[in-house]
Amino acid sequence: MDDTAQQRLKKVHDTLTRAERQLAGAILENYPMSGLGSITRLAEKAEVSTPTVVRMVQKLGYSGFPEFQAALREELEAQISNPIDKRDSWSNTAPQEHLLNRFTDAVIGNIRQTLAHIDPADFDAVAALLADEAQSVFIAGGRITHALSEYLHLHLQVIRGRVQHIPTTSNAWPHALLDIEPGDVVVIYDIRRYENSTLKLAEMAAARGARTVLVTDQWQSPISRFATYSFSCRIEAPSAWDSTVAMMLLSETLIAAVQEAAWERTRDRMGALEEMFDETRIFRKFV
Amino acid sequence: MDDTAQQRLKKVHDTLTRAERQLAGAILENYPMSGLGSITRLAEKAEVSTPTVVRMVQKLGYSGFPEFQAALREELEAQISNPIDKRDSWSNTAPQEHLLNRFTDAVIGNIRQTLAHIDPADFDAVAALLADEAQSVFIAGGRITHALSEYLHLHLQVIRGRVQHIPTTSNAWPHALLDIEPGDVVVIYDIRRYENSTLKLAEMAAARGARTVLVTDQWQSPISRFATYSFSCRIEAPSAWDSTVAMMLLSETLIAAVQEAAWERTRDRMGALEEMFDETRIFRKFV
DNA sequence: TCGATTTTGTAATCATAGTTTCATTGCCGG
DNA sequence: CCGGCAATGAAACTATGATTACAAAATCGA
Repeated sequence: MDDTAQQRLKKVHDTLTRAERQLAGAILENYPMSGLGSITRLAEKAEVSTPTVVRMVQKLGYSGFPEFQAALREELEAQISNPIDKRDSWSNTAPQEHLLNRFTDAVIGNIRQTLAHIDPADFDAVAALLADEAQSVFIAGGRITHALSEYLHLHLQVIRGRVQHIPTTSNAWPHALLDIEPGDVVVIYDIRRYENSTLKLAEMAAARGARTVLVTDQWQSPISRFATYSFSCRIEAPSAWDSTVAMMLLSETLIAAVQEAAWERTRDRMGALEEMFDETRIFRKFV
Repeated sequence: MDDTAQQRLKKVHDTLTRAERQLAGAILENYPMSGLGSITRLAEKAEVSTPTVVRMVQKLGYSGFPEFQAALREELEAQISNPIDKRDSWSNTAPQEHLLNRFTDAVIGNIRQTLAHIDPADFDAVAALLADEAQSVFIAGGRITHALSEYLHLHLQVIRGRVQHIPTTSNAWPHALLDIEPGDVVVIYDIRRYENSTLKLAEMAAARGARTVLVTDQWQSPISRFATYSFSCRIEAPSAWDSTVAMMLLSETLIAAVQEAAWERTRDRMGALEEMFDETRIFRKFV
């Protein structure tokens, strides 16, 4: 017997007494919200006594009111949660419990959570900031996030000039600070364990009047206090390491937005880049 | 001030303390369900004390926890009775056609397609290959995929020895070939436009008897003809560039699988690494 | 590094929710 | 009209939830 409370109510409806039927009616009236308050309020609303409520939920098979309420919450959660991640398995050739499926499940969850937390206005503002060639852009990453910062840098370079990459793990980064001017934009990736040098960099950049865009994890790098804009991405995964997929997604989406905002310029620069590639014969000549 | 609790949370986010932010994160994590239980359970889930919960909801402008909870219930009721804004978008604060939602849609599609095409047996075989310290591992990436190859290299380095990164865009890579011995594993990332130097590298590695693992796009790099194992990932996105999120996901899953297969060794190496970090004070001392 | 200040959790307290007991009520068959 | 039984709610009780007071810990500024 693990039906929903609603089903249980209907099933036992005939065996209920007068006051209990009255109560059942009140619950079903706006199901399941009315059941989420206190037992007292439910009793008041149904115009029965609280013991009646207890007796009835026990008839339904719950040990008591709290258990009944927990069941309601679970149902509601299932009803609300996004059907997109309800997919039973991603790789249908692999069993459900294969790492491929488990890991992907986690990552999709991360993506969903991350997107839910991003303020579109912030996102648009940052995209506009990065598209504007009036100020320079500096990009910094830590040990793990270096790959991401490099990736962002690589693409932004095509879209605009005045983009510089600062690898915080090297000791060359103080030099880069020299070039930072008030109004410039510093994009920093920082996830646990948060690096001291990165924090220092953010601090100094802020002191120089730069605007900081922070991409961090759900526990928030200490840098967030200096940051003009801050995006927190979920990074949990069934692994000894964190997953940066959500951050990668955010980065790519940002790149796409910036590119869209500065399409004229991007097209020209891409064209020039192509020509150079042709001359250097880095790429194959077909497709 | 009669915003939703969610809006209030975001609004005061900057003025919150560490524990409070942690709590806010837990509430937002599956909003609003997590707030509907008892204050104790919410505190437990957020790993803070109950007084912290009380203090924060008061900061939000509610007289106490019950009032906060009542507000949540009201919101939920309003949301449920309004089937109009049934959320099938990722960022529910952004319109469906916002780039954030469009891009994410595309990426999820990519992930789905990619996973559907991966042979779990191949995946397991490659994981086993990478976990086995009997042979050396070489990792190479192209212009765009360099970030990915670096990422894989960084993690594999912690799990095992004899891992080398070959940046194919430099002209130093022929030297790396000298070290390749029959049976060694070469992991190559190659997406369009496929680079000549990468192809050459694959060719020569094959000639030296190496086993090649190729991570490529859905159109398949010409390298696939030499590859022992080949994974093709979908990389389409509403952007002038491709999305490498699916490849990132595959890489991270591989890392997790390898780490699981070689957990004893990984744990030791991670421990040693931690010690070195402690000594060099790269990271902050807390969490 | 040290004192001041803020933040945070522990423990005590208070309030309310949930349960149980039991007397009252109403209903039915005699 | 009366005994017997089920149904119900009042009230007492218990458990848990929420709040407060305070002390420990962390952080900050000098």
